[in-house]
Amino acid sequence: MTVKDVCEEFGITADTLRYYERVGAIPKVARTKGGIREYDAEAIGWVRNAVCLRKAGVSVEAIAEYVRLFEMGDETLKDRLELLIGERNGLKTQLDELTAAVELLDWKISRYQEAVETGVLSWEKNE
Amino acid sequence: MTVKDVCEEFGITADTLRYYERVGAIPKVARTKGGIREYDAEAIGWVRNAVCLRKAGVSVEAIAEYVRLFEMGDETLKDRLELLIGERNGLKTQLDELTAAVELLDWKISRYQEAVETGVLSWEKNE
DNA sequence: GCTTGACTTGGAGTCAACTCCATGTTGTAC
DNA sequence: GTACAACATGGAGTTGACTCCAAGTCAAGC
Repeated sequence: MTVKDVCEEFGITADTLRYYERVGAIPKVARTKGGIREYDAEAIGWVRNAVCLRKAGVSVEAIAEYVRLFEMGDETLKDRLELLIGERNGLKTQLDELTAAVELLDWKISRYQEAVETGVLSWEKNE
Repeated sequence: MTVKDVCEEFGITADTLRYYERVGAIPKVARTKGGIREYDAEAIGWVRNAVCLRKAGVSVEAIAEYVRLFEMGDETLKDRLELLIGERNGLKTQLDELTAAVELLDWKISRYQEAVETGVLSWEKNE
């Protein structure tokens, strides 16, 4: 697969894809003789990994650190495990905060729907 | 309540608190004669709102827009409702992406725990 | 073999959201 | 009444994550 194919598949730009490679969030991608990137299944797996984690807010730096450890081989298994646990815990916290915000918005929305439909404001202040 | 109290309460810096006010993510805060900010219950409600939404990733700009509409009065009820619904939908999407990432990490973590405990790598590639 | 669109690199630019700084003021404790 | 921490302002600086650009190379169609 080419850069364009991968970008379309994951909904990112070519610049972003190359940026991920440049900073190590995905390993160096194999090239054709002419120097054109050629993504095989494994490379695409790495892109999927990076895109999935980035969408959840994991930093490019943390993703790159995982890739770096991965490439160092089996002696970094424990380090990788710790890294993953740390990131997972961060995401769990983020999930709680996100859920709280959705609840806040849902509550406000229900009040506003009332207000818009009935013309009556059934609450005070800004809550 | 003073700047310091509010910061401690919400775990943000004084600079951030003043920044939120400056860009309108919270309304202008009342001052003492000497010009010192004094947060009453309502002001604190606005800070809570801003902090909660920011933690979930809602942009400062969107929060400020809500505040702006709020201060324009009842004629903006519908606009505010639409704004809230848009933001809520964005957060729901974000929640899905976050959940997917947590699942990915949980799966990897379970594999790594196996590998670290047994010394056996029970999977191929980078998955 | 020429056009054309997609690709290459290195480096600079942009944007949101802080974060820091200089310089001065306020107000509580002694 | 003086020391000192916390406050004020305006503006500059930083950070992370892209995003754009210039100048050139590659390759599929005609």
